Amino acid sequence: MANERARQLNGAGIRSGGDYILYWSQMNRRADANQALDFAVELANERRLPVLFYEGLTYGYPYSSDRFHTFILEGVPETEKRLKARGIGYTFYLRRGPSDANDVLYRLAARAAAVVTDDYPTFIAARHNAGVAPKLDVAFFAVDASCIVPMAHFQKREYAAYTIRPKIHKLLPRYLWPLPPVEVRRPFPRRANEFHTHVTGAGIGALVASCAIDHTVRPSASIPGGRLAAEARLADFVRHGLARYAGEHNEPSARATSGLSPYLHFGRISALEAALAARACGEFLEQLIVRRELAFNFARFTPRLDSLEALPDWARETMRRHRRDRRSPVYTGEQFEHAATHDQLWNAAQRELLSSGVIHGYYRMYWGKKIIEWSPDYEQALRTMIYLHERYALDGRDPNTYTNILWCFGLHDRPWPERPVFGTLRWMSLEGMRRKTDTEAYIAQWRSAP
DNA sequence: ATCGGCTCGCGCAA
DNA sequence: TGCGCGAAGCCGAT
Repeated sequence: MANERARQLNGAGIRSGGDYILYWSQMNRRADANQALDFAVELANERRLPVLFYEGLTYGYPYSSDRFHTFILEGVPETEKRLKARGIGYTFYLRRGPSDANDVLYRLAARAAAVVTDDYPTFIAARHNAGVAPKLDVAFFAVDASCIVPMAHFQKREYAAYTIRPKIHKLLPRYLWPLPPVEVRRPFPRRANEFHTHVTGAGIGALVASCAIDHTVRPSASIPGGRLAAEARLADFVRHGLARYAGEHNEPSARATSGLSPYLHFGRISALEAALAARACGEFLEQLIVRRELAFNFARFTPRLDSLEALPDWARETMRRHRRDRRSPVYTGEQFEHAATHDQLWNAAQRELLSSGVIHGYYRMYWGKKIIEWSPDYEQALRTMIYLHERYALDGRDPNTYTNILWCFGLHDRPWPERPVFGTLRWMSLEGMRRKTDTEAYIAQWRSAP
């Protein structure tokens, strides 16, 4: 089957006599506007087979907590409802602790004719896919359902936004269209499924409490999970934020940003759907498509996203020259984590992260630049930023996360005048933030401890 | 309020 | 080989 978004990750063939095509949803956890699911449906239609959608959630991955579990579980009932309406089978398996089954994917794959999953460049899904491929004895396909312009269009790491932008704009007329509906020809038979964990909205609290995860990181105080919440957020943004986005996206108190990043990260909504709904605003498309797909491109061609090695030569050279510069003040990881610096704007940004699970994009740059300024060295600063994102951010562990963090160290940026600690890395100041944004309104909003 | 300079390197025009 | 220009910068001069 020819599809420019799909590639086979192993050498096995499609099994004749399989009961279904299995779609293993890792990153694009949605029933709608999902090219990976559609690929599975088309494969199934050709073979006169039904489709089974499998989505797992496990305990014990780094920083698994009530926050991430709640956000994911809140999406399960609606996914189930929409898949059922399309005639697609659904297995949601919640692995709560070591005594539960740990091989559900392989048991479901044993009866499948083929397995389809998401092609995704950050190390978690990428490592899953690489590890699973040789163990499956049926054809295993990875499909890029995350980017609007398929990642495969770019053969190398792009240097900056200005190098990828013209290429994306040239291709957009081909890709910025709603996906054609794909009809399921063979509905999945109704039968008991031994691995399915039934989830209702009212039961989520008890389910989360029963898992062996970090219960001290509380669910987001302001961002509900799920497809319905994602659609509501997009509709609200188009109605109330879009017209102001171009002028006020860097003014956090204006609330003119989309707030979609957690939903995009967990795949509850696709970038394509958001772009089509918000295409009237070019500045938003710049963020949603050019910036986001530059981040996917970076992740795809960078072996270690949690390292400073991938930075451009000028950035690494200027840090080498300034690594012994005196830092003052210097904070520990705990001081950063507990929002206990001398800077009330910085503390407010950290409290927004602790409480809601995101930081406004503009203040997040300031947040990151100051961690560089107030950490003992660059490597420690990087570790602090990654740790805080991976533990608390609902949009963490995304290609955007690592690209945004490394931007603070010069990635996709250019040199600026020399100064202590930063060398020629761009510097940001509290005065600049005060001049350009309403810092007092933001500090007041996030004043109290979460 | 607005503007140029700071500084590097990519990619295109020539 | 030369040249324009780049994710949100700052700073000093006007």
